[in-house]
Amino acid sequence: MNDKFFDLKKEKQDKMINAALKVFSLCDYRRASTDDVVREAGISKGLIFHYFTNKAGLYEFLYAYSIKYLAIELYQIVSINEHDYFELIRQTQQAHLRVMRQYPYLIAFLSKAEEETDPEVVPLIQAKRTERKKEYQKIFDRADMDGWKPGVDTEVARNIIHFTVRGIEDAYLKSGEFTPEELIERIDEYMNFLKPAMYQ
Amino acid sequence: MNDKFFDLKKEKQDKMINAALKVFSLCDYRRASTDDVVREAGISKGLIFHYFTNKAGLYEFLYAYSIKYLAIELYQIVSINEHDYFELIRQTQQAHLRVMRQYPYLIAFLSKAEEETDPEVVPLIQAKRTERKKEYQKIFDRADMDGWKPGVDTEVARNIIHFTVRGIEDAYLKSGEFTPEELIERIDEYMNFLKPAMYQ
Amino acid sequence: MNDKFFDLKKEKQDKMINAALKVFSLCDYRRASTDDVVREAGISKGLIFHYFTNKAGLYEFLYAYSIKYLAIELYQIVSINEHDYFELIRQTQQAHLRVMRQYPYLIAFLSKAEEETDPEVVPLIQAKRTERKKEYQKIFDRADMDGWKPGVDTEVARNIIHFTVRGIEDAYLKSGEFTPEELIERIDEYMNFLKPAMYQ
Amino acid sequence: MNDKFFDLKKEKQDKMINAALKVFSLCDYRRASTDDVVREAGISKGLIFHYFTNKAGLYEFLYAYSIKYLAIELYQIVSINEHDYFELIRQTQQAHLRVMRQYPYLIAFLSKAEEETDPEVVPLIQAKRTERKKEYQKIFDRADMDGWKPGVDTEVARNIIHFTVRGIEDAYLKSGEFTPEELIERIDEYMNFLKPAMYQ
DNA sequence: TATGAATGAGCTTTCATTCAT
DNA sequence: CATGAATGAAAGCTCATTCAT
Repeated sequence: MNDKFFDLKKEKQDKMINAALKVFSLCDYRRASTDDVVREAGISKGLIFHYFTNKAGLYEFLYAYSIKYLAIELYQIVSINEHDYFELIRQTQQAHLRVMRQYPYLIAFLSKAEEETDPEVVPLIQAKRTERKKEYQKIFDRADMDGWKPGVDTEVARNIIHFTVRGIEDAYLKSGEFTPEELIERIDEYMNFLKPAMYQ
Repeated sequence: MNDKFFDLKKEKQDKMINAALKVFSLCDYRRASTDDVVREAGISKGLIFHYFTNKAGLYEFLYAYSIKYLAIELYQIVSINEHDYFELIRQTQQAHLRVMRQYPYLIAFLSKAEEETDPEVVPLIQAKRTERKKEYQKIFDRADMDGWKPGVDTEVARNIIHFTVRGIEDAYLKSGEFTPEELIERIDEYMNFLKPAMYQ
Repeated sequence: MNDKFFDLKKEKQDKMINAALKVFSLCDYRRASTDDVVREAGISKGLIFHYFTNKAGLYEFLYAYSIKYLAIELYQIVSINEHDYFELIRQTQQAHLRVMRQYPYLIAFLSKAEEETDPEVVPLIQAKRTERKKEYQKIFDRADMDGWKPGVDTEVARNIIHFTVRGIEDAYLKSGEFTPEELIERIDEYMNFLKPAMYQ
Repeated sequence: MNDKFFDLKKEKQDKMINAALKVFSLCDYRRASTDDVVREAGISKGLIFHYFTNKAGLYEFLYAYSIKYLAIELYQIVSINEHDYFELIRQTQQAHLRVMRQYPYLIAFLSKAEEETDPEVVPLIQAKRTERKKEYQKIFDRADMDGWKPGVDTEVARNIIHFTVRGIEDAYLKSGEFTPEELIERIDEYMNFLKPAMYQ
């Protein structure tokens, strides 16, 4: 990408970023059209190629920008001293909520990007995908299992929690029927169901 | 579609079906190319249009065929007298396993098709999608909650179970690193974890 | 073409000829589809290629057959001793009428073929087109101008007559609203209008 | 269509219009290929679709443009005070002549378009076809029959005149052997032949 | 820097033609 | 002979990308 993008007014940068996040979160990479991005952002066709070389470059930039932005929020919101697993889930969701307030489509975009299989872009985001996963692992590695039932298979337990969170998020992203705040509330409800299965 | 397709040798029918299932399960509708289907099936370009009119027609046929085939297996494997929720999950997975032996990509295709949003095909499969959902509901409606902890929120519990099954399946479909049999085993393991949370 | 075509039962020959005449008289060469011919004739796809090599071959045969058939009728109906121009026109139309009774689309086909510009078939029928024109010239060369106004430009007069006949025929072929008999009557009416302009 | 077409330099617009008129006047709608138009106009494949959406859109535009352009010339050349039938014919032909100087294939295109039966485009031009016919009727309705022989069947007389004009035009459009000026002259000659048949 | 007209490779679809049965 | 399933070249159309202004 062309670093001069960052010399643009923050406002214009965000207009382009939000437009692209929206388009790429609603359609997969291939179907998303640069025309749509351009129309949504209210800029000219050439500009996107001026700053991002090509569609794949735009996608790559968006992915990198998104996980970086999310990482910052996670860093600020998720307490370094929190060791309770469910509380970490909660704080993670709070971070998502804040991200969505600035970039409404960022979380949806990342979720869609995880599924992306297009050989044109997978290589461009693969490394960052791993990085992102590690970021989350780092957070949840802080968790101790104090107070958990002995003999609970931690791996299995964690996966169930994450599958559940993802399931709820997916339903949210697809339906668009409820607000980010309701999403958080819903996740809470499910976590409260799962807690007794883990805790003594 | 052209019903003469069914006059072809079963072998050739399946070669075409398997090729199309594979291509459509790896790529979404728009990105999936008829060239790929044709190459994978080892047939000529025109043939697919001869039998299925157009790409959307092929997709529509595949979806209808898939849920019908799956329904037959479900009907045969899932016992009408089974009322235990986890056992029903188990039998459902057994049916999936059998389907995958004949059509390795069928389950993955259906999973992908659930996410499909392309306006060219959504109308063609929407009705069947609903039908399919009902089919599953009918199965799990048989379940009684005998022996479940009183006060368990059934809706939440069921969703957690399904999110977990889906999470495992997704990981399976994406990685391709393990066999259908291992998938079943894995699901069993997770279900065994969840059972104590539901049962008294 | 394959001369064995003529070994077929006359009935089957005519079924194929009539089907092809119909299709080629309704659509121009390129747009006319062999599938339509085959469906209309109730024969199999391969047969048409067996007897006529390809679509152009079928067209070439049809044209040659049509002008030959028409020539025979002209020869029988148009009197060798008739020297009155308008009477020759009349007899020519009578011949057309008889042709249409056996092959309803033959005249329309020839009319359409005159307009055909497709480089794939024009070379195949060009010679016969000229031949056909000569055939008509031969008929009208018999006409003497006895009784015509002196000083009438014969060339111009003849052309006006022919443009008029063609104009009426075209309207007939396009509308399909009146019968071949009415066509003849209509032409008579116009010829009666023109006669005083030519005759003393 | 995309109205930005009209923002192009007049020269380029006309290059595209003339190319398309030529291709569509030589071949009917179906057989005319966008590749030919593009080659003839010296532009790229995509451009034609950028401005006219699709082949049918190009055809529709061409027809509308052609009759509008012709109507303007007719309005300017054909005198509102002229009531002599043959003089109106003459002036109409003068208008055609002027049109052909700017767009050599426009008259031929309209002539071909009158015959077009392709269901893909007929609905797009039908209304304009009727409009065009009315335009001509309006012109010839001005004609009085002053000085015509009493008892002349006006309908028949007019049709003969028009069949003759059309016959000469057709020959002109097909042969390409003579100039528009010669066409006018030829029509004059034929009209002079017909006048005595109508006038006292 | 910003624009948007222009490009052309790539994909879907059609249909004359072939060929195994 | 007759069939019709199978072929593949050709045509319409899309859209990422370029480039003159």
